[in-house]
Amino acid sequence: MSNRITLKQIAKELNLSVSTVSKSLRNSREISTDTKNLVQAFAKFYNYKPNSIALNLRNRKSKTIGVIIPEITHYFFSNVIAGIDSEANKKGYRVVVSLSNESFDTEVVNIETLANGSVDGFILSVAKETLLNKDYHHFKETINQGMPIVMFDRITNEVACDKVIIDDKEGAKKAVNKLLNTGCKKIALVTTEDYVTVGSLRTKGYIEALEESNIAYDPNLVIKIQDQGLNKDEEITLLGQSIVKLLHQHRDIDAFFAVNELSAITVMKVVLDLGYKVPEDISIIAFTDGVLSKYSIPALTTVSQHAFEMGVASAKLLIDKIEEITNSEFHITQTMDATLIERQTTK
Amino acid sequence: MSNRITLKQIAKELNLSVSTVSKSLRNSREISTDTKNLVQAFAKFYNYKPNSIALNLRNRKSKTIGVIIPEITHYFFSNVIAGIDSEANKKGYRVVVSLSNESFDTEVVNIETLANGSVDGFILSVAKETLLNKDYHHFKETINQGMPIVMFDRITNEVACDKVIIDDKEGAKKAVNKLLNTGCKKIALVTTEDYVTVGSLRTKGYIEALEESNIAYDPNLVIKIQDQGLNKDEEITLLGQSIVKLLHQHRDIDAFFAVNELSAITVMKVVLDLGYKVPEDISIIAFTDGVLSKYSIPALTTVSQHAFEMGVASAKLLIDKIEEITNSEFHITQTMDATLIERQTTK
DNA sequence: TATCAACACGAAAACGTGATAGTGACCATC
DNA sequence: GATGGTCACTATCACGTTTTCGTGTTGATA
Repeated sequence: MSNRITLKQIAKELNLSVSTVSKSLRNSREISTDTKNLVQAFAKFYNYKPNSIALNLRNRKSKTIGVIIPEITHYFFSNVIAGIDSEANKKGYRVVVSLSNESFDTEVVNIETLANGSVDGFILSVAKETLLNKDYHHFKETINQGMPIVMFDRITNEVACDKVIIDDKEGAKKAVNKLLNTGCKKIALVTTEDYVTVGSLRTKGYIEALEESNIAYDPNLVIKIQDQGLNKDEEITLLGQSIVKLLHQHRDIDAFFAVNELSAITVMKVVLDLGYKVPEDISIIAFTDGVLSKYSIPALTTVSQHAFEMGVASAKLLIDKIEEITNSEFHITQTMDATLIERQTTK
Repeated sequence: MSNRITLKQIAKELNLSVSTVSKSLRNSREISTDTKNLVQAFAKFYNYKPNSIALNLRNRKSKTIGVIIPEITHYFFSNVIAGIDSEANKKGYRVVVSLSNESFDTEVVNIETLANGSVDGFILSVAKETLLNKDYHHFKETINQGMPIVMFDRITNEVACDKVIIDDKEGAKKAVNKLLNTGCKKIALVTTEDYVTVGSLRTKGYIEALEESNIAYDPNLVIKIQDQGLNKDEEITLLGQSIVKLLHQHRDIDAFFAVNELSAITVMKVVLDLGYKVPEDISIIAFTDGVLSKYSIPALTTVSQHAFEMGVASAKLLIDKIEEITNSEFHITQTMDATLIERQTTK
């Protein structure tokens, strides 16, 4: 349907060969100035642009990065994409996005659909189902076929590739230490099931920070978010109930650390409903980077994941691999600092 | 770098011609069963997948949709993308995303970069700067070159193409009527500059709803959000000041209608700070679909934009045009209903 | 005047695929 | 035994580029 002009058409129109036209446009000195001027003027007039698909085929690369993420309606992920997009554009790459919706099958299909030459490499964050299944063959095959992959945030150590993570454990420690330093004595934790790597690392940080302050780790103060096929609203309702129950059993809880934003907001909602004052009675810190924390009332103190920067870093790593600036045999794991952003839910 | 196997390599390996291999894989009955089985087994073993770039070149289409949006870290837009992605995948299309960051130049560059055969059509929401400049030549040229465009949400009537919008005026009226029906008498409006079409339509709805209830429209109750190159935080601070000022001048304001989420949240923050009770003293309704509204405390009553559905509808329209199911000469504007979601900031 | 270089351009191949149009070999029919 | 048809496969082209290798013409040099 597209009626864009091609080299062939220009050649025919000007009674020249395709090669001459091509060389003229690339300003080859094999071609006389007169001819070059003529061709260039003609091309400009008809708004000639080389067909990128033909170029891709010829150069055997697509100048495109495939991004596969669990969900896009999530500030963290969309912010990572913004970072990838920014860096990719700088280097002349395009970004194609596809969503796994946390599903293993979708992830497999997506990666296979894009691995047929459509993209030069992948940046991805592993779907929950995949982490649960521990089936990473699709990643391994892709890598075996010479296509580089960079994983960010939700990674697996079973696949040899470049990775970008934040220092989840250290970030969690920063959060817990902040709570301890502001006088909190009994800190509850809201976390995910262990198979989500980031969740378990943050849990580890929580435990370590407590131990370093000689506070015994009490498993009873931990709520693990169930996700057996519930939708988000149901999950939240369930979590809310768990929080109420926990607060009834342990009336001296004076702080919550939540490994993600929505949990923290849920904590805050419940806590405020029950008549506690935040942060006077109960402090809250979330692990996240989202808008909810920034604009909630009161605004949440958080551990920032630097999503945009993660995107930039991932894109840099991938492009270096694609352009063979870095050796494809060696893989690096880049750890980014998690920084504490103090807002209104801590003293 | 990619070492994916090609038809040629299979042919060489099996001492067959490329055509035979190709036909075998496509199960042509010109080829003997033995040969077909052999080739298919070989191809499967080496995980042959046709190179999509070659196919794109041959078929002169990319099976790819280009999406250009002002920003992705915005629940509305990322939700639209999720809708587009969902529908596109169903129909065998891929989605490449690029961001204009509200900049005219970036929008132009992005559309030109993708219009060289990389995509079969565009789904886009116009950048603010473009709306301000009123320079739509890049869209018109793209359409002239036979590439279909579907605009959603932020559209312009100066470009002839399919469009998907929500009924902004009607949505605004629903919101204002809800406020009136719950006893509000003096409703303030927080809106954008008029060049943002959706903003001005919502303003119109606000005015109409008032007039239909025989309430005089008072321009003094309207705050227009300035955006002369300020960053978001500065914008919000400024807006906050305007709200405080307005409330001082008009102490009997009992409701706010805000045309976007962040403004509404800002209103709520200021109002709560000043000691008003929401919704007892002041009701608030926002025009949006975001997480902030859903999870804010109290949760905001909103007019939903049905972002996901807009994405789906846009993708359907575009694919129909690409596949020439609908005539490229005729353009339809699809209006989606805006529905009121009652939460806790209205009585 | 034969030789050679510079000049200005064209032909052809390649990237990977799939469709159209051959091409031999074999068998059956009249 | 010439004709025709089926079978199983191959050659070629086209998609739009860029690049390598020609090639014919001109003018200068020995």
